[in-house]
Amino acid sequence: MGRPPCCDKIGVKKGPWTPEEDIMLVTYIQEHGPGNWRSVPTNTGLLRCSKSCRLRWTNYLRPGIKRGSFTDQEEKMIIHLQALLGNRWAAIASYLPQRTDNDIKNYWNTHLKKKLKKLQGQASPDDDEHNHHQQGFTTTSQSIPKGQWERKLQTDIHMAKQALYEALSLDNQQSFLKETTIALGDGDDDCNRPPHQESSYASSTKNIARLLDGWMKSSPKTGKIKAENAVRFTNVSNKMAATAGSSTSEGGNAATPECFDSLFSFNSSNSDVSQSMSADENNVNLTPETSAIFQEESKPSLDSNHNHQVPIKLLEKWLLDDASVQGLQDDYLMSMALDADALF
DNA sequence: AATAGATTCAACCGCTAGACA
DNA sequence: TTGTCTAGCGGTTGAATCTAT
Repeated sequence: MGRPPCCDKIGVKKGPWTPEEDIMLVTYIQEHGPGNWRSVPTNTGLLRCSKSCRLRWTNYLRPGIKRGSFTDQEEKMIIHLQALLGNRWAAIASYLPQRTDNDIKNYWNTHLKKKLKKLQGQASPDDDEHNHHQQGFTTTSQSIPKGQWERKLQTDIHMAKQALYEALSLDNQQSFLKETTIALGDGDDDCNRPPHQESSYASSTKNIARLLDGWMKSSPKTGKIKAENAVRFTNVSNKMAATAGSSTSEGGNAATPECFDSLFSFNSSNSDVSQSMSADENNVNLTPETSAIFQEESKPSLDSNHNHQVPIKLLEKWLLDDASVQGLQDDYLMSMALDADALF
């Protein structure tokens, strides 16, 4: 039996998204909000399957996505969370609010595996995860007698806790806070960052801007249409920028990167990303649906009051017992906008 | 400057869980 | 209870880009 793949239909486009498509999708979502992806292709006229639209939105266009280099802290978090949770990238991503699971997965596969390999010596890349688990935490080998299995499991749990604790008790808390502040747009912009942080916050608009930039240059043929779309997109972007905050007021030029920068950029005055996108305070032109997007949809853990609770609860059981005894870094957790109440 | 090999990452595929009729 | 549909997840792929020679 089995359902046919959603993208098997003839005429469904695959491959990289064009700026035009991005604009269509963003425009549609701005007006209608995400969700009901099935209807998106028909309503937008996009020759993409619903799945592709959803992925494009969640992995690339969605507001609040942090792109570029991972910080040391993020790296640590990923390593330890991977050890703790395994390849549950979505779960891991919920602890790194501005990263997508896809990004984390890619980063793990391309950077961290190698790094761990280096650190661990001669293990082959394919064995890295296994080794990582084995070295970091004892594994439940089949050879372990049943009686010992539970003790081993307890050891694993303990070590997992330890690992998380280590990950959380950052040796450089300040730098994390600093980076967090930067990442959240504390009046700084990309230009002022060290090279390795060069794209801390390449917002989705930046991505689109980048695409558009090349796009406008590359094919003059369709310039008129492109320009129209760009203008249309700019209108949308201005709306959304207004929603995002007031720090991006200079964006007035249609189809300029600066303008697009403002689309999803985050207001420096708000330490919480989701706040800056919140419809409550800043909403000017958004539809109710769209307002809801940025509060709820953009990414589960963007909302410190609600969305951290779920992942935190996953760890709650692990940590609850002796976190307080160990003096788990409440401050750090707070700084991550984790809901302390959910923890303790 | 040209080429090959390595790396990166956006996008796709297939599977599963949950909602719903 | 069963079947269908959708959203979401993790694994994989391959084009684009980078780096070394």
